[in-house]
Amino acid sequence: MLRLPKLTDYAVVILTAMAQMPEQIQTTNGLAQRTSLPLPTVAKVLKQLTKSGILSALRGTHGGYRLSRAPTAITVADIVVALDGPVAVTDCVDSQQGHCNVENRCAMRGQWDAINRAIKSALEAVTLADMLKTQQKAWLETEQPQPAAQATA
Amino acid sequence: MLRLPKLTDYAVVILTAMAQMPEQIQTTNGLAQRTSLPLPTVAKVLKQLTKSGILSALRGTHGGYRLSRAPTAITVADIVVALDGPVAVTDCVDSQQGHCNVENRCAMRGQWDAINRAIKSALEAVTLADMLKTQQKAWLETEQPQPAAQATA
DNA sequence: CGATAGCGTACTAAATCAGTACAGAATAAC
DNA sequence: GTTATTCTGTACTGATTTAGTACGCTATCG
Repeated sequence: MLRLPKLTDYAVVILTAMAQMPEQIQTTNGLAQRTSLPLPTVAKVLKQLTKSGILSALRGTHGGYRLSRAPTAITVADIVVALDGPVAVTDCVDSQQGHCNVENRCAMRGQWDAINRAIKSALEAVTLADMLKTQQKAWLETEQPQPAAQATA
Repeated sequence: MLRLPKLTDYAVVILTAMAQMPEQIQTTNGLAQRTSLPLPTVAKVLKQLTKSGILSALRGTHGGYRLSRAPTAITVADIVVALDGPVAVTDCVDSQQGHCNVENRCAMRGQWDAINRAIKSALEAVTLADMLKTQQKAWLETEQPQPAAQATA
């Protein structure tokens, strides 16, 4: 439950791939290949991330995308907000009707807000750089059974 | 984003209503009226909550539902799990395909798990009793401008 | 000016979720 | 023991959301 939209997950995957070479300009096509994700989907995600300022786009012959900030300065919360908008578990159910028609439902907003804030904090605590580190560590452990440069296991 | 299914929200509303008289046996019908929610929907939610052990059901002429535990022992996490299953923001996208076909996607599970745990903690921190208290306080402030018995405001 | 690569919008299809219906089983009253 | 009441379970339908696709436009480089 509490499922994150798939596109958001894709965004994390794509950005992690980009973070492997943060300075490099990378094309939609190249990223689609490296992540094994369908090209149009990757394009959609990249556009969205650009609109939110996480990526910078360069058009023209040798154009492509690049991270706008360092991987340490991009949090999972940033990515989630970019794709799905602000973090809010409930919208007081029928916010379009002025105020809730259920006697004391709105009254519980206080507690929900606290929950929302806690979730947001959790998402803000993890950066792209963290994701990358975890990923590389897992890769080392899987592909190279003998740990050489890993003291802090 | 990160929207909770509507039924889960309903469940919280219904349980809060029940917590106002925790000992009382309450019928589906009565609860539907008190919450202004459609009867079949309320019935569905109550069934689900019973299956998860949050409520006890009594059949027959004077039957109905009752909280199985004290409101202080029922957390929002319990309710969410009852309605939507275990808290998991991602399911590693295509878990049905053995392991991810995207090179190093699974490698990020560590970070996602940390995020999941943080969210779960946030949900576990709030009990039905907390919800009820917040609601009653809000009600007092709205309906009765002059605070009489509120020292800890 | 032509090729490449991103931009924006709109549309279609699929999956999920909410809501409804209905037949069955248990309990209590008469 | 029959009847009324209230929960149980499953299956279906409709609506909403989300994912995916298509296509025409704009910008940059050679």
